[in-house]
Amino acid sequence: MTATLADVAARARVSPATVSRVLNGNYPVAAATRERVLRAVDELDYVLNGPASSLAAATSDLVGILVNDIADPFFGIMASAAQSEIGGGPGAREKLAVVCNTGGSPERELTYLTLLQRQRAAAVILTGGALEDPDHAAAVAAKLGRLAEAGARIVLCGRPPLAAPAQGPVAATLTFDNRGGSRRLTEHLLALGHRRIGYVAGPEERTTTRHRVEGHLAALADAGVPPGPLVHGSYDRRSGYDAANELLRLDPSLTAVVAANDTVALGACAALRDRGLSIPDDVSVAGFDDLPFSTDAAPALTTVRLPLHEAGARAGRLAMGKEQLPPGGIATFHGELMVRGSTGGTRA
Amino acid sequence: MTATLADVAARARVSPATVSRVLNGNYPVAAATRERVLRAVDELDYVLNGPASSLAAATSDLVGILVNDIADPFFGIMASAAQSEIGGGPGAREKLAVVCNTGGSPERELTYLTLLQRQRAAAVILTGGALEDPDHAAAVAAKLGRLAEAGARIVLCGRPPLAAPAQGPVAATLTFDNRGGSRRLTEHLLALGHRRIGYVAGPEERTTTRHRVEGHLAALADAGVPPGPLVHGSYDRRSGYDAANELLRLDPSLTAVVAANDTVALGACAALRDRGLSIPDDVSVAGFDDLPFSTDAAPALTTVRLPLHEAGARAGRLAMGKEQLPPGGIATFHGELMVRGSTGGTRA
DNA sequence: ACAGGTCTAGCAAGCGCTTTCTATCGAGGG
DNA sequence: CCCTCGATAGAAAGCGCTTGCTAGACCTGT
Repeated sequence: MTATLADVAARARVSPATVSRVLNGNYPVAAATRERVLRAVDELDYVLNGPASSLAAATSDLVGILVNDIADPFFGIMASAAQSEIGGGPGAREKLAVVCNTGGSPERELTYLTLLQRQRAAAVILTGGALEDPDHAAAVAAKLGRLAEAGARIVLCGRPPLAAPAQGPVAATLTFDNRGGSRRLTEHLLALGHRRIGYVAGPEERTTTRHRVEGHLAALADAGVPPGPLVHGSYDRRSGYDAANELLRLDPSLTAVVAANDTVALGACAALRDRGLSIPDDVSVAGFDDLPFSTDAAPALTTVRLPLHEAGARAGRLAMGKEQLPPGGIATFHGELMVRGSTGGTRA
Repeated sequence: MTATLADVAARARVSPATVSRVLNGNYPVAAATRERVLRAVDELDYVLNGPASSLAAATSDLVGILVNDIADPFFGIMASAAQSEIGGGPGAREKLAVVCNTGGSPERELTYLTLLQRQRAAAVILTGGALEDPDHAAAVAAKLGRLAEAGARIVLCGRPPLAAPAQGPVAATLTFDNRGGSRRLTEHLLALGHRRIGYVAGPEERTTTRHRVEGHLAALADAGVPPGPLVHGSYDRRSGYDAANELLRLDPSLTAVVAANDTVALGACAALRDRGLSIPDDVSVAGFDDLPFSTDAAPALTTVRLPLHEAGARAGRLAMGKEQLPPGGIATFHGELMVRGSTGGTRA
C-alpha cells in the first residue's frame, strides 16, 4: 500500500537505518548515498509514518496552542503569530503547530491537554486568561507537570504564572499588564472629568477579568472616586449590549462605560445608540485590546492596545526553544492607551 | 518513567491485551475485570501513548482543519463550529481537532497536508477559497488523493469542488454561492441608482475572489451597466484603504464601492472618510460575509451574510462521518443580503 | 608496512500498542 | 456424564521507525 522506509531502502540499495539517517539529517551519510536515497524517496512518494517515528524516537513534532475562542481575533492574532514562528523552522524538522479551541470550557481544556500528552506533544502554549477555580487550576497544573515530565516545553501566553510549585514545569510565561493598562484607561476617563463610570466586566473567575477590574478600581481609589456599577458577562457583543442596558438601569447618570474588551465595548455602544445616547457626548465608552476593527467603529474606540502579535511570536519562539528566558522566567507586556473618538470630556 | 499499558496490566493482574480492550471498548470484557483495569489506569495516571496506538492500529484520531488566516473571524467562525462537532463525540474515541493556519501560502498548505498525512490524520477539512494556480491545484489534489487512500475523510468547506478526476477522493464539498450573493448585492446597488461602481477585489487567483467578481459583473451586464474600475488586494483592512483611494483616482465620479469582504470594506470606508466623503451620501460601500463587527461600523455595513457557523458545523459532522452526503456530494450555501446604512440612493 | 583514526553503513533491538488466533472455563444439550 | 458452544482472557506477532553498537574501508603518521 503506502511505501515504507524499508521500501525506500530497498530501492536505494541501502539499509533502513541509512534512509532514516538521511531523512533526519543527524548522522553523517556520504553525499552519493544521500542522493540515491533522496531520489528513491521521491520516486516512491514516500511520506514518513509519523506515529511510528514518534514511537521510536519518543517525541513528536506536534505543538499545541490552546485558545479560549478561535473565532475571536484576540486569540487568532496570537495563534497566528505563534504558528508562524513554529511552522518553518529552517533546518529543524518541520513541526506541526495546531491550535485547539477550548471554547472557554475547563473540561475541554483538560481534554486537549490530555490529547496532547497522548500525542507526546513537543510543546504546548496556553493562551489567554485562566480560570481561577482552584480545582481546575490544580488539575491543569498537574497535567502540565505531566507534560513537562514527558519532555514538552510549556509556555503560557497572556496568562499569569501558575502558583508557586506548579510553575516549575513551565518554561516561560508571557503576561499582559492588564492591571496597568486598565488603570491608565480609567485614569484617562477621570482626567476627562468622568466621575460616574460603569464597568462591563468579562466572565467571572477569569484572571484577565479580575486584573482588568482591579486596575480600574485602583485608578478610582487613587482618585478618591467611588466605583460605579459593575456587571459581568461573556466576551461577546451581545453581552456588552445587555450589560450596558443593565448598567444604565442601575445608574442612569453614568457618563462613561468601560468594557472588558473591544467586542464587548462595541456591543455596549450599540445599546447606547439604541437608547438614543450619543457617544461620547452623552456617554464615553472604552474597550480593551485594540483589535483591528476598533478603529472602524463609530466613533473609533478608545482602548488599550496589547502587543498580541509580538507576544504570540515570542511564545512561539520560546516553545521552539529558539529563545530562552531564565527558567520559569516571566516577561510582561504592557498595553498602550489609544485615545480615540469614543471618549470625551463630560459636559460641564 | 511514564506508565505503559504493560504497567497497567501488571497492576490489574491481567494481560496487556485485556487492558487495550477495556480502553478501546470494542471487545467483551467481564465487568469485574474492566473495573479492575479502570482502577489501575486511574491509580497509575496512565495516558495512552498516541503514536504507539496509531502505529499499531494504523489510524489516528487527528483531524486537521486548514484555514487561510486564523486571525480572520471568517475562518475562526467556521473552524470553531467544525471543531465543536469534532471534539466530544459521545461514545466515539476522542478526536483531536486541530486547526492549521496556512496564511494563504500554497507551500504551507502543502506542508500541512503532508504533515497531516504523516500523522495519518483521520480527516482533513479545507476551508476557504482555493488558489487557482493549476500546478498548485494539481499538487493539492494529488495530496488529497494520497490522504484519502490512507483512510482520511476529506471535506472541502467554502471552496468549490475539485476538477473532475481529483474530486473523487473528496467525501463532501460545501460551497458558498459567492456568485449569487455578489450578484444580489450589486443588484441592490443598481436598484439604488448607482451606475459607477468600483470594486475592490480579493487576492488574484483565488476562487472566492473570482466568483465574487463574476457575480458582480453578471449583475452589471444584466443591467447593461458598464463595469467600473477594479483593483485587487489582499483580504485586509489596509488593502481596502489603499484600494479605495486607487479606485477614486481611477474614477473620481464613483458613487459606490463594493469590497471583497467586510474587513476590506471597512478599510475602504476609512479611506473615504479620510477624503472627506460621506457614506452613503457621497459614496455607498458594501462588504461581504457579514462578520460580527460589520454591524458596528459607521454606518453599519451593507453586506452578504454567509452561514459560516452552519457550514463549519456541517463540515465537522461530515468529517466525523456523523452525516453523509452522496459520495462526492456537494451542498451549496446561499448568502443573504443584509441591507444596512452604508448603502443609499444616489443623489438625484 | 602497521597501529590507530576517521568515515560510512548495517544489524538488530526495541518503542508501546493492537489484534488474530488460541486456550480456558462453565454451562447446557444429548 | 461427556461433548459442544459461548464468553473471556492470554500469547505473540507485528506496526514502521530510530539508534547504539559493530564492522569494514580507507587514510594518516611513523
